[in-house]
Amino acid sequence: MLEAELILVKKPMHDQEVPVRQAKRDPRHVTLRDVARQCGMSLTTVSRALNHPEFHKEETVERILSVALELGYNPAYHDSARRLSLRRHGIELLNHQIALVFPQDFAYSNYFRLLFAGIWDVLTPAGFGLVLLKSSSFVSSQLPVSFARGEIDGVIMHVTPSDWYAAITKLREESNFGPRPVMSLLSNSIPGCSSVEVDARCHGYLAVKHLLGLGHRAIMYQIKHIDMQPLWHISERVAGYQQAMQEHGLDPAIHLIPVDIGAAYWEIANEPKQHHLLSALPAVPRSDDHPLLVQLRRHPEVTAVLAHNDASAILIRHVLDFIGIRVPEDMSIIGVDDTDPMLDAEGRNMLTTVRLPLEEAGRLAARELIRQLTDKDESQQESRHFLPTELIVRGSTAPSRR
Amino acid sequence: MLEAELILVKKPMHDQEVPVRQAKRDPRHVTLRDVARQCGMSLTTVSRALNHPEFHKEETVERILSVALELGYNPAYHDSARRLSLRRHGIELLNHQIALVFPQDFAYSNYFRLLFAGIWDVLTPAGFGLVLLKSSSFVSSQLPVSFARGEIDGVIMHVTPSDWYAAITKLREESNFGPRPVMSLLSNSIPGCSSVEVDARCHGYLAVKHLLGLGHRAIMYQIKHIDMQPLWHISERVAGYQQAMQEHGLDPAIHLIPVDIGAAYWEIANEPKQHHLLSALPAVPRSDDHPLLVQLRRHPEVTAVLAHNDASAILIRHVLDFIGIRVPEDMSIIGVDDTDPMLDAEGRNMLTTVRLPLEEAGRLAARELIRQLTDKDESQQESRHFLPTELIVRGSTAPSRR
DNA sequence: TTGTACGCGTTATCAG
DNA sequence: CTGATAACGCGTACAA
Repeated sequence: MLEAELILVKKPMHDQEVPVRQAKRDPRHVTLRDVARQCGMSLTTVSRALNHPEFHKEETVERILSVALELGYNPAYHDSARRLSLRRHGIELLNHQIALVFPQDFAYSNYFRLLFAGIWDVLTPAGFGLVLLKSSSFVSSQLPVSFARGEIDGVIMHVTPSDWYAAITKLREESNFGPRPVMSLLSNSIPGCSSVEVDARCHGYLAVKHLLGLGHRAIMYQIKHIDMQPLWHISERVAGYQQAMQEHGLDPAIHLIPVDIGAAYWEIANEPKQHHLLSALPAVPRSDDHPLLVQLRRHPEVTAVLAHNDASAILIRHVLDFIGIRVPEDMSIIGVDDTDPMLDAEGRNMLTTVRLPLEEAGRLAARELIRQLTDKDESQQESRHFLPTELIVRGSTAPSRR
Repeated sequence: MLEAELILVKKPMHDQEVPVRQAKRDPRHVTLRDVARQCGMSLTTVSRALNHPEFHKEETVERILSVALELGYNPAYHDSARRLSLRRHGIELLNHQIALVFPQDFAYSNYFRLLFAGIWDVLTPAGFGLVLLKSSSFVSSQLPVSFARGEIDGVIMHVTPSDWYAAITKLREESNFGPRPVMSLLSNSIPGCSSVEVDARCHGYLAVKHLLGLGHRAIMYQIKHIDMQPLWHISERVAGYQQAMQEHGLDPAIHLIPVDIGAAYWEIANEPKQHHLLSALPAVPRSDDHPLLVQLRRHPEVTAVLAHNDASAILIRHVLDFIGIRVPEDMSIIGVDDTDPMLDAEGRNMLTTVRLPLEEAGRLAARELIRQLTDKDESQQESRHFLPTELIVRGSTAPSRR
């Protein structure tokens, strides 16, 4: 109670002094000419002193600078004039504005918020604004006007295999965006674009190797996204599974069992919309004939499941709970991403998973984009970066009973 | 396996045809003059036909429009020229750019992502770009250049009681932002700004009334944020608690017990950074002398706890687990926000909570801002909107045993 | 209904 | 080292 009242009292009381919106904006803005007049110098000199001080006496520059400051000259305000003038000489200024294209309402998924956090982390301190775009509308409808206005300096995008071609074509065809840099972030590698990628083959390899080391011999893996989105890089990942198997002298065709657990088989709990996609998705299998259960009955030798990502892993565990299979005692589960926690009884994350360096990937993409925008020489260079992944062993995997 | 290979094959093979970045941009841009020449008309006519078609014969307008289209005239590209020209007559164009000021790395909290989702939902289809700003740096350091350039049309912000004054002063003092509209979203009501608010008194009232109806008579409530941020509107909320008590003929001074569960008392599990603030915060009380436990020992009559928000509710539940107090059998818990699930054994959300219409609030703020930016007449009008809250009863509250 | 003329504020060029 | 000048492309008074 004390605390509460203290805060109430602290509330500022200067309602009167708050600068309120005025009816009219100050119509008189300081221009370079004003500064020149005040200095008794020519307009040209002032402009040059500000942009290329090396051509002038230090004394002159200082003088001009101080007058400009005193008069409150604000070059940013006259940006349009500068741009117009510069255009004559074929010079385009940076707008410090980046477009971010994400495939879904990113605010609902940990995966994208982490990517975003990394990007933001770099872009914002560097003075770049961010324009967020949904890739679905990006591909299907007109590009936002900002592109036509040439306000977008570059793009960071995360596109599906089916979308990337349409997206890049649209971008390159907008004459006012045309040749500017595009970064593909954890998605396809696109001709003419830079990219930040992870080795999907490695995910699979690491996960299976871990399971084999624990004595597991029959492993099930997920081949459909819960939300029916295409699974990115699934073939690379499967190649990784197979490689690990073969290194152990096992035949992937026998020891790897695919399972489809698409959306059709789930009954999403009837919660307010804001819960549907949050990390702890409340969902239960529709019934006893959920394909996961069917497959498990058909392959009783299976002791481990490779989920496509953490969210899937969590759902799969719910299904197992449903029929009394315990994790990790009866069945091991591995996720991918390290974005969503699978909670144990103490509220701790027990999910063994392949960690993707998402924030770092976002940061790298942003840094690389800024570099291309800034470095005069290298701006034509596309770059490709590969980030390592790491297996995080927690409690959802255990030695096989068999 | 089949699926996987199918997707691989589907990958587009047109690497050759992809429009790649060209070395030089096309230097020749179509101007109004080009259009005029092609039409055999004057520059003025063309300009006016495009901006004020009502002054011209329909025939003329059509002709000009078609020529402009044919030549590929792009007005957006010549934005700076238009702005420069318009400025002479004191006209400022919209930039279709809104700044969003949030108090922390919003990507980590469900609360802010829901607000954001609502805002985005409205702003993006309307063609507005979003610049995201952290309020800490917003208050402490220089405003981003975009403000000085006059590129920001308006601001939506969520500020703490201690920050709002500094924030609004800074904004109003930037002559190039000056009088433009500012929306306060679920934070303070600020003089000269519009706001979207919820009635905090109502939160408290609803929650306590529900508990009293279940027979609870001694109720504990949280007076410090886990992360030591100030608690917004705590006094209003407490007023709500008290009102409900009094309506039941109970003395708040006796039946309401405050408890401080600030950060000092928690040991955040040593997880990779990306987990620290995710919805299911893995945290345990530092020891047996956690203030919550101390207070519970001192007040054995307490049968219910009012958490400040859902995240706190979840933490509090962990503490109770720690000493074997079951929810809701031994103790009822109520959260606020309806943003984070408290999971039961089946993975369903069991948290009774006061639901804040966050997405709706975001949408409303965005819509209102656009209205002010667009409506010529009303642009000087500040607005205040109040949104209703709703008690969502789930499983974390039950009749009192006592 | 249409055309003429001017200036928005800056910058690079070129001549001193 | 400094100054005069000519655009950049547009939109609007004003005159016709």
